[in-house]
Amino acid sequence: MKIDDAAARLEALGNPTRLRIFRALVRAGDAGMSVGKLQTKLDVAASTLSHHLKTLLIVDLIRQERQSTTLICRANYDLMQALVGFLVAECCADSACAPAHAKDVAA
Amino acid sequence: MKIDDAAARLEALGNPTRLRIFRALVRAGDAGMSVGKLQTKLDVAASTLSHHLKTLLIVDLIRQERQSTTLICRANYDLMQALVGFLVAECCADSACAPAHAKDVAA
DNA sequence: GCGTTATTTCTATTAATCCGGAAATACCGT
DNA sequence: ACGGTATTTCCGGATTAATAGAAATAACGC
Repeated sequence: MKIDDAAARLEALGNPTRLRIFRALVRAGDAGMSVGKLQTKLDVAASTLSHHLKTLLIVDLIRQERQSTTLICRANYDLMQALVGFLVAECCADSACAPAHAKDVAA
Repeated sequence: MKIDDAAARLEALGNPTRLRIFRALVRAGDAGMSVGKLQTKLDVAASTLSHHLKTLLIVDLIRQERQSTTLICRANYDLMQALVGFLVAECCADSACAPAHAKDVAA
């Protein structure tokens, strides 16, 4: 992952509302969650929610799939893991940050 | 870590310049890097750099220590790991995201 | 105390973000 | 085609972020 892409994704996750959206989707697992349910759950205006979803979509942190009238949103786990991996890799690239740290993440 | 704190930290890392600053510090390891060297390395105006350092300081992602006239900056590895852990923990809290993913991070 | 180097605060400008109401669009069942 | 539900786009306003030049502060050696 290029550093500017990583920054864009971190920025996308760096808004409290968007992080809540993303967390909700992550917790929803493979079933995902509809836009409408997200709106109810997070109590945010529909247009605002739509804006946030778009920015998450642009950086590919979430995906959407239509099921008739409703749109199901899902977190892109693999990309999230790649993003985490980017940070961890940078961490241990050159120096001191003990390998033990990386192991803790897995635990 | 509270979700709003996580969001604030992700936002801090979500600016390209700040992410470069942070990466440089991470790679510098325990030796850290002076503000002046960061400025040379990243080619950014001193005042701009200072602002970015302040926002990283506020969320505690970096620390500073004076060595006579120069300020040495260091990345806060533990907090970065905690932030990564926050994302990973949310990921595998309720559902499908396979445990194998978390293991990949350590590899 | 003075000069020098290192770094921050002040100040201003420009640009981007966040938000939400209202209108528009998408999709489906009938 | 129509009606209804779901979601997005359009628009505007308020807020906040990014950048950097210039002035101020900090810390030291002399």
